[in-house]
Formats: sequence, structure tokens, C-alpha cells
Amino acid sequence: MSRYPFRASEQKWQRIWEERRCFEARTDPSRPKYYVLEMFPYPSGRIHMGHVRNYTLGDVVARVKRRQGFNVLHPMGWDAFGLPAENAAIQKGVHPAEWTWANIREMREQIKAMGCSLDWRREFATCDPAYYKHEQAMFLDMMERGLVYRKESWVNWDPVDQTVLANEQVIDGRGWRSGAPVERRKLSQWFFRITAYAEELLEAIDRLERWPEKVRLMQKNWIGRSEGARVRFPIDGREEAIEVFTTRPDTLFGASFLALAPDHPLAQKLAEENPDLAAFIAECLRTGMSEEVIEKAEKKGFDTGLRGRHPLAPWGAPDGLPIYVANFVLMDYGTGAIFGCPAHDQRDLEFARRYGLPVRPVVLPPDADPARFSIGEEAYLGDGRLVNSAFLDGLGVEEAKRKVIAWLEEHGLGKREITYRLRDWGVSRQRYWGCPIPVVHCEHCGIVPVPREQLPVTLPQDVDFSKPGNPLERHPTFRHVDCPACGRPARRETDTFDTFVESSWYFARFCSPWAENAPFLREDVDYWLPVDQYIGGVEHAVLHLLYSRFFTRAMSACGYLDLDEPFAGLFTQGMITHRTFRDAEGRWLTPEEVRRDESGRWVAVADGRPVEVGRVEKMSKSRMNVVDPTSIMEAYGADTARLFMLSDSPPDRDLEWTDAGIDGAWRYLNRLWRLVDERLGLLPPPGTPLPEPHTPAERELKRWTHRTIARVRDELERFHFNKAVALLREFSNHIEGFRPEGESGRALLREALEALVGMLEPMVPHLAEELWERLGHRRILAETPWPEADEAWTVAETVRIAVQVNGRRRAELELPRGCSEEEVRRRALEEPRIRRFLEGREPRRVIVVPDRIVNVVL
RNA sequence: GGCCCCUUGGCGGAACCGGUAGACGCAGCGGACUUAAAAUCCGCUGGCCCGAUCGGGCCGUCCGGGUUCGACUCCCGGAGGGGCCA
Repeated sequence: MSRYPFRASEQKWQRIWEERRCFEARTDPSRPKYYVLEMFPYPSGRIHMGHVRNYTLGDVVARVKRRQGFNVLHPMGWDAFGLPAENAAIQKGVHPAEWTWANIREMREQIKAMGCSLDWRREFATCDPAYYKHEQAMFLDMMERGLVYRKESWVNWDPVDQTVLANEQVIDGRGWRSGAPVERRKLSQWFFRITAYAEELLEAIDRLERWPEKVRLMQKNWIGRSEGARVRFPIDGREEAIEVFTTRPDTLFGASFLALAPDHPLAQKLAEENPDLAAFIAECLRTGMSEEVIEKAEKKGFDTGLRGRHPLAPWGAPDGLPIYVANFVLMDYGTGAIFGCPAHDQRDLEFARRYGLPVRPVVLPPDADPARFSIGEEAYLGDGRLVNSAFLDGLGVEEAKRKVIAWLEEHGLGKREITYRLRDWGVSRQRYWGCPIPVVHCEHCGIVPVPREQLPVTLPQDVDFSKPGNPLERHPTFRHVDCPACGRPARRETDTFDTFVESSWYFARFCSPWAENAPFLREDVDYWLPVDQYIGGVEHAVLHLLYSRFFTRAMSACGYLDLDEPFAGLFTQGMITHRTFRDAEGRWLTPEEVRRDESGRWVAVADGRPVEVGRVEKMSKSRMNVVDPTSIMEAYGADTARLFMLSDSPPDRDLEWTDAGIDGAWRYLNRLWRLVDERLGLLPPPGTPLPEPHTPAERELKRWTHRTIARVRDELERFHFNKAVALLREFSNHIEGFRPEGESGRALLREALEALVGMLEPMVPHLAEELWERLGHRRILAETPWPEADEAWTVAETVRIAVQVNGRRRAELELPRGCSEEEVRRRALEEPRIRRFLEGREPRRVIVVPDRIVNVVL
């Protein structure tokens, strides 16, 4: 029996595609464009199954669009800066550049083996100075436009590794690598002013119609707009006042204290004269200040002894409010100070109970009795009528907010304000393997940008990783420069960019990767951008996707582009999961270390002892449940792996890796191979004019062909690739059962096989090309237009109409499509089974839905 | 704690606007081919029940209610799982 020779076939077609330059894209404004992009990989070593799924999904889109007549841009590159390269340098003594480029070589071959329709001429790595020099130039442009600034801020500092850690790198208060307790330090850091676009980034989310709702919601939450008021509380006996931001100005009359963040300037100032307060503040800062930690920690405060005057005195708190420094107030949010209204805020309530402060309700729930309502252990957060609130009494919460803000504004004690949860984007990293920040610090001139003609500031190659900390700091020459402004000795910035900076504009670079004097050419980006379809994991739903949206606006502000949104369509794929296994001692085992014995139990290969089959989890090295894509592609071929990725599970859901699933895909490829192979002798030559179908079987086959073309087109359009696969399998099952009689039958069989093979190409391109060639075609499939459905043949001649009695199916009618209601009704009531239910009675009602259903109501 | 999403056979999943629930596949069972195995091909496959067979009945989309001629689909309440923000 003939088998699909995948090894020879995959090599052959990959060579032909390359020779014919099928997938090279050229800017051509006379043609409609389509830009498909998968999130570019970090070159960590080898590709994993998530990459295979990602690039398969993207390739299906690229191949379909190309054959539908679009000028398709489908590039690939490397997000090449980042920590793992430095860890390798520390652990294995390899230079980060060497490690990275070796990984790129390895992964490039692995990706090429998948047979994706990529324009490899456009490949680049972000660690290449030819890439990052443009990033440095853009940074300077943004600095000139005030989109970049430097300020002191609190960071997570790992005292052992001597570096800043991102929040995600702090696990239970300890550095993820060193295990040392993380300290909070104040450092001067570079920031991108993303908050300048907070409102615009938020408001534009509603127009991202081809983005998943989930991602849009996550970005909205992340930006976190809140409307409220800024209120001034003068301090008794002092010049300064405390500025408070609140989203509940309606509850001002319920205030019973004021609280400052531990790092609030006033708190710091008071601590200078008060050692107890200083100790308290130090304690707060040590335990970390993430919102999560604060929520769980006990609410603690330190009474400063000062008193704040209520802005609405004499009605509210005529005796003033105690001022605390409290561990649950964040300097980063609002003004770093709050007024506490325990009755209507849970944190404030916990604090008030602990320190015996008054709890005065000012919002009465709708059905509560004013005389008896009081707050227990739960603050009341809902709507209601204002009470105990002087001129606000009787108003609803929203009305009260408006009225009190108007009053505050009128009396100069406060104003309406909108704040955002979004913080400016800190991009300084005390790291070697990143893009150098192109500035110089001069004692006399301050911060001086590196002159454009001196860009790029390249990373020195000779660095020493034997000691902790940033090797750029210790480098003999890198940091010592002459000030570009005054010429006196100065210090080069040794921080490098967060790697999210590189990934914030790479999609634009792919449009003109060859441009030397500019990051990209206007004619190219104006044509190709925005990306029409972006595909990647949902884990980037906020950071990368939000930074890119900001960066695109910032680039436009600097005149590089005329564009707001980089990604018109976004698709987020699910994870690849796999069973986990543990042996009797609880050690994780890899899938290769287990097998099924004769009775079907899972046992260890090594000793035959039973293993515990654990949960299905995301593939990860720590769980030992990873399957290497290359070993699968070597054993079954790239097309098998691709087909498996597309079958069964909808692409946005998690996909469970199973050996049975791979076998199933492999078997189907061979079935297709035989389906064509065994019928080659029957078929007329390609291009034979299509005769009208003669027999019912021929008419049915024709209908299957065109209905499948139409339905597959729709499912592909909606990213329902699993359904497209199912439709093609159904179609091939039907072709298998067709026995051609005579010339017309054989011609129609060719039509069906060609449609099938043609539609398989985006999913299993090597097999499809091979079969297409065997069907006698000289023009390769990748260059052949996508099959078109003849609408006249996309509907069946007859329809099956279910006949229900009281909503339960009792019979079925086979009628010509488009029968009149009266006809259907008559035929339904004539059915013997229906007459039995009627027992001679007249039905009370008969509902007829044309071509679908009849419901007889007794 | 708030907001959002999900829950369909042994399993992954189909079912478009409320109109024949379970497409397609995996696993399983029975059969053919074979000395045998693999591969391949054919048939069956939600549960319970009646019936010699063709056939027929009842139940069934997490649970409870509702709307409707008709509900996996819409509404209310609950349970379980997941995500985001706290």
C-alpha cells in the first residue's frame, strides 16, 4: 500500500517555494495588502509546541489570503534581548551574544522545517545594532517631545544579584534567582510617558472591533480610569495642606481620619523628627507595597498627632480629623493620601475598628430604617440616600458627588479629577543584554543626549560576568566618555532598555527591514500598516499590546508614522497542555519515561512500576510534560504536526497534546494520499471542461464540492479552523464513497479532488502540493487561486423537515427546497404517525418554519 | 470582595438568528483481510426500556425555576471551574 513519503516531499517543496520566491512580499500600492504577523519568538534555545501552534495558525491565514489575491506580508524575526541570555552567560560562561545567535540558528532551522510561507529576507534580530540604533534615535526624539523623562522611583532591588527586578520576578518577596529577600530602593529611572495617552488608549479600545473582548476588557481594567475629586484638607497649625484623591466625594461627611502613604513627602518630613515614625515607615517599605500584599496584610497606622481640618466644617468633623501614616495607602495612586470613611470602604472600616475611630454611615441603603441602620463588619458600598450630610441629605450617590464637587470648586477646596491606575512605563534595567540608553550624565550639563551622528551606542563585547551586577558599570571604557556638550569627562548611562521597548515597534521594522538611515520608510509603513491579523498568546494581553499601542502613537507624534493602532485584528490562541506523570516517589516523569502496559495502565519505562497520572497542565519544563516539536516532525512530518494543531480544538482554547491525536492526523494524511493516488488512473487530464452532472450521485458530489468550498471559506474567515478541518474530512469521506460512471463522473471526481487538495494547502502545504502535482498540474498550488464556490450548487435540492407534535419530533419529511407553507402543512398532517397522535382531532395550531420544521400543537 | 467568561456522550468538540442535540475526530466494540501481527477496509457506538426483525417509547446539553408552539441557545436564582482587577 502506498504511503505518503513526507521526508522527500517536505524537502522538495520547501526548496521549490524558496527558488520561486513565492512568499517574498513587495510594497505595491496597486494591490490590496494583508499583513499577517505572529508574535516573534524569544530565542530561548529550541521551539516549543506553543510556537508550532502560533505559526501554523498564522500560516493558514497567510496562505489563504495570498491565494485569495492579497499581497501578503508574513515575516519572522527574533526578540533577542533579555535576561535568559545573561543567565546563560553567568551559568555556562557563554557570551550572551554568542548564546543568542546560536539559538537563533537552531530555531530558524526548526521553524523552516515547518514549511511556513514566510518572507525570510526580512528576518532580523533586535540585538543587532542595525535594529536598535533606530530605537535609540526614536528615544531621543521622544525625549525632545517630552514623552520620555527621568525620575526617582521605588524599585524591587535584589541585593545579591545587584539588580532591579520586575514585579513578576519577585516571588513571595524574594528574588526569583537569588532567593534573597527583595529590598525596596529608590533609583533614578527612565520612563515613557504612557499616561499622557491614558484617555486615548482607553477610548480607542472600543474601536478595536477585531480584538477579543477579553483582551479589551483587560486593557480597560489595566488603565483603570476613575472619576472623583481632589480635596484639600488644611492641617491645624501648619502651612501645608493634605491633598486627597477620592472616588467617593459623596461620603465626605463620613470622614473620620486622614491617612498618608509611608513614602508621602509629609510622612517623610515628619519622620525626620520622629524616630518611632521613621521605624514604622521603614517597616512598611520593607514588607513591599504591591497592591496584592497590601490587601492581605493587616491594616496598620501610626498616629502623627496632627489634625486635619474637614473642608466642610463646621458640618463635617468640626473637631478635625486625626492624621495617620498607614501601610495600605499607596503613593503611586492618586495623591498618596486618603480620607477614611469607614462606613463605606472596607479597608477604612478595618482600620477604624482597629484604632477605635468613629464609623458614621452617610449613605442609607434603599430599604433601611434610618433610625436603626448601622455598620457592622461590612462597609456599605451600594447606592442609597445620603444622610448625616447637611446639604447633601436626601440625594442619591451620583447626585451627591456632583453637588459636593460643585461646592468644593466654588469654595476653592477641591476640584473634579480623573485618575488612572496606569503608571508611566519604567524602562531602565541594570542589565547588560539590552539596548543601551543613549544619554550621558555630565556633572556640569546634566543629562545630555548622545549626538545622532554618534549612534548607535553599541554594547561592548568584552564583558565580565564573574561578579554580580551590571557588567557595563565595571567596564573599563564604556561608561567613561567626554560630555558631548562641554567636552569634560562625563559618565555614560549604563542602564539598558526593558526588552518590551524592542517589541513595541518591530512590526513596523518588518515593513522596511533594509532601511539604514531610518527605522522604516514612509511608503512601506503607509502601505503595510496596520497589521491586519496579529496572533499570539493571551499572556501579552496587557503589557506588550498596550506598550505597542502607546509606541505607535508616540512614533506618530514624532512624525515617523501616521497611525494610532498597530494591530487591526488580534487573535489570542490557547495554550498547549499535556498530561503529567509522577512516579511512586513523587518525581515528575517525561512522556518518554512512561508507557502503557498490556492492561492499559501507565507504568514507568525504567522499572515497570505504576505511575500516577496527574492533571492536564500547560506544557512546562518544571512539570516535565513537554513534547519536542522537532522529534514529532522528524517522526511524522511537519504536515502531521500542523494538522494536529488545527484539528479538534478551537484555536482560542487550550489544546491537549495526545499521541492518539498525532496518530489520527498522520493516518488522515495517508488516507488523503491514497484517496488521490488510487484514483489517478480514472481522471481526465487537468483542464478538461466540466460537463453537467448526469446521475443523482454526480449531482450530489457536485453539491458537496461547492457547499464545502463555501463553508470552509466561512469557517476560515472566522478562525474556526477545527471546523474547517472537520468539513474537509467529511468531504473526503464522501469522495471516497463516490464511484464514477462514465466521462462526466470522472470529470466531476477530478473537480472534487482538486477542490479538496486546494483547500488543504494552507493546513498541510507539502502534501497538498505533492498531490496537486500528481493530479497533473504544472503550476504550483501556492500560486493557484483559492477555489471559488458556484453558488448555484451550494444548496441541496431537497430538505429534511422535522415534524413535531407538541415540540417533540415524531416524523420527518423529505421535500423539495422552498415548498410553500400550505404544502408543508398538508404533507405533515397526512403523515401516518402524525395522524395517530391527532386521533382525528383538529390541531389547535400548526407552526411551519419553511425548509426547517413543522410543529403541530394539540 | 467586584467584574467577566465557561460547564454538551468515556474524551476533544459540532449544533449560524430560539427550529431534527451529539457533525468531525479520538477511544471502545463487532467483522473482513492475514499463518500471525501491524497497516488498511466495513459496521456499531448518549442512557434506560419495549419489541423476533424492520421498528417504537421514555429520559438526556451542571442544578432549580421562568418565557415560548418550540430552549444547549433567552431571563432569574444556585453549584463547580477559569480569567482579570482588587
